[in-house]
Amino acid sequence: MARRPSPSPRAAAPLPGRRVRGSATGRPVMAALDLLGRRWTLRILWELRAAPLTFRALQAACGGVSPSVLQQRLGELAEAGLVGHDGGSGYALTPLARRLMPALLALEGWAAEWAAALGRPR
Amino acid sequence: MARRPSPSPRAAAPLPGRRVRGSATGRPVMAALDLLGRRWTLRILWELRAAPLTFRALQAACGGVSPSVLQQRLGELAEAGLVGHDGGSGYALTPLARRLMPALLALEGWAAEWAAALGRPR
DNA sequence: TCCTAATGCTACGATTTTCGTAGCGCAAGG
DNA sequence: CCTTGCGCTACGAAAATCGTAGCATTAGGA
Repeated sequence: MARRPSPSPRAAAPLPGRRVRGSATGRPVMAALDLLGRRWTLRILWELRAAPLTFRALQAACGGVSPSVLQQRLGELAEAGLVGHDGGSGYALTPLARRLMPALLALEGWAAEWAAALGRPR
Repeated sequence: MARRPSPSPRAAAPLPGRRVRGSATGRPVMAALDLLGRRWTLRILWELRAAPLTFRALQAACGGVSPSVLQQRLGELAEAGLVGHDGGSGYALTPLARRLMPALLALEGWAAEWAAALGRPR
């Protein structure tokens, strides 16, 4: 692992884009649905579920997402308090994010049913 | 309600776009994560959870999404066997999609925790 | 020390997706 | 007939995403 988060004066570069335009009108579910309904967000949380990953490992696990998008999503997730930069071991889920795991596990179970139903409607 | 799915001879216009480019490499979870990780997909399923909705009602419930996007998402969801066109009463969740509800409910519960944690770290 | 390899992350143009609005054909109500 | 509301599509503009190249930095070895 190289490049620890030493006091490099970067940051402050919010990356192009960044808008809210979310549909989060009121209830917290909406906000969650909006945050998780962005591309790669769910996938990132899923890949991080077992162990922390470095930036590049995470990128590889997600099938080679563009580093710019990964960086943006990671920033959003960090701002939402779902991932942290566990110095040295890369990015990791926060306890709060870990409490989302039951839902993701339920999703995994459902996905199996779904695949079975989809592969055998004939 | 007007406009029942009578034998109108148009259709056959699959709408521009439509690509797969998904990250679904292997496991069914990936495919689910990919499908649900598109904008509005989760929201659509959520809004449909209680009762069927007409196209326009669904559009309004989703904060006025573009009808083109809504149409595309609805098509993808229909192709995935998650929503159906329950003639007369609009779009409705299939039994398969209804089995996804526990996961969404878990998500809702988590969202409450999340909002509480986010709104009170100060 | 100098070199190599690997890391986190950014820039930038190209491609794809999403948005916003206007509008068609149709069915029901008056 | 005329109005209203519906499902849905077209199309140009805006935004998100992709893909690749590359910088700066660090660790390890020769």
